[in-house]
Amino acid sequence: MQYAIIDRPNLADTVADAIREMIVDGRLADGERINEVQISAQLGVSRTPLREALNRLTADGSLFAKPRHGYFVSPLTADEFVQVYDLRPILDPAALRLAGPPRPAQLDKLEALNKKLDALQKPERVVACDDEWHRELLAHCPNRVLLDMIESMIRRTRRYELALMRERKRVLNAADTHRQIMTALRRGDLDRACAALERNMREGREPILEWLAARTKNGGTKKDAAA
Amino acid sequence: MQYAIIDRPNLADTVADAIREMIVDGRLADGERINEVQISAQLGVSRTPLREALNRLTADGSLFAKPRHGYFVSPLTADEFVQVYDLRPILDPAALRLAGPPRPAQLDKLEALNKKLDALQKPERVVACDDEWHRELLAHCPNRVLLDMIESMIRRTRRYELALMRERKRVLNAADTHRQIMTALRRGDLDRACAALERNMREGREPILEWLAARTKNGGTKKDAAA
DNA sequence: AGTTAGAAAACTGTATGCAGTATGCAATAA
DNA sequence: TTATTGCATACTGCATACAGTTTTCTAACT
Repeated sequence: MQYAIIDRPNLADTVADAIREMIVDGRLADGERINEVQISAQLGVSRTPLREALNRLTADGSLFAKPRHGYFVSPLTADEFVQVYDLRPILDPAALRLAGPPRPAQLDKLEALNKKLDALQKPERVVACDDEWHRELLAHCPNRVLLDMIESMIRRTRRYELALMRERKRVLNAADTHRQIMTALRRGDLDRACAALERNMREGREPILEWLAARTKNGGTKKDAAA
Repeated sequence: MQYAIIDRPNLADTVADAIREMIVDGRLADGERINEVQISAQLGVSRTPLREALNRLTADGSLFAKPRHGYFVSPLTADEFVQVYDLRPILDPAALRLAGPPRPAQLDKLEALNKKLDALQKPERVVACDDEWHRELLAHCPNRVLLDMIESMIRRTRRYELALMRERKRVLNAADTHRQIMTALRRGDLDRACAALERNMREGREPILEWLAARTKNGGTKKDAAA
């Protein structure tokens, strides 16, 4: 049997990534309706792979669909954010416990990522690096399903984090808490590591909540998603 | 603005349900490749809505896709089952804690469902009723995202539970553990309720694992899913 | 018999067309 | 001026057609 060396992705995969980009960087605004004809023309593909992509983005919560009305960019709401973000203090420590004691090489990688995190300035880079740090922290957790779940939570909150950091800069200062986690891990003190991890999550949460509260008082979203 | 009174689902939704059925009741076997032309003809729809449905089923793990080769029914593996099932002792108690103290009406409903569960015979009914009981238990959890996650875990393990119960009958005897949970809840003893809930999950796990182990020794799946 | 090359068939990925539904606008009535 | 009805337009849902790829079949060759 011949193995497929490269699994060249389908058009729909590429399109999905493109749309995700458009959402996180604001080219498709919060609450906006997706015009299939327009977007497909803009991307130079037909509606078929576009719709396949929209479908996937709906599955991961980036969009929602109203039958016969179309797809809409999910609005940023404090509700959704809180619910998603509150899960990570449950999921991440669970994954950390399952991962077992950290390997030295892993701790080195974490250290390096954390240094980088401290130095970075651009919001996209900061968020990406922070996410990378957390992925590395949990990399050896044997439960792939749990890791997938965490990954999807990360994707789902990225829009919020980016949106905030574009307005106020450098709010996220996770490097210190990360260091506490690493110290605890080095000592083999899993409980303390988990506690620090939970603190880390909570710290990321508050400034975004404040921003969301201030935001809805002024502008609000483009179109409310009445069910 | 005119509200949509009825949200008549799209064809793809209906098709997705149909395929899910075909998977859980074995008409589409474990590991089998989906022939789009054949299935779409069989269901009397075109490939377009069928593919949309397949896409959704891929998102929830019922199927997986190999680009340019097609969609395949995800095989039943002990690995996947363990990983999914092990998450519920993490997720369900968390949701239960968030739900707050139970309302009397809710306890009545749980009691009724549990009675029904004891009486039922047909595997489909037993599993559905057990799932319903758990949904009711967590119904008042305010974190919808968490509930969605649990729901997807339920869907993902249903195939395993059904497959087992069709061979050996009446292995699942959850009613007693359910009662322990309810008793603890009535007393307001959340810790004990959560402990019992965890036990409940573990009890469901073991017989299926044994069955899976015995199964792979004999038959195995139709086609292995080499990456 | 077993292997390999090539052609044919089958199937997936993508584009396009058409029908039915929603939406916005203009004309009419109050 | 405001509300309402009818119509034109735009868009989504679905079907179908086509192109490129994979799989299967066949047959020659070792």
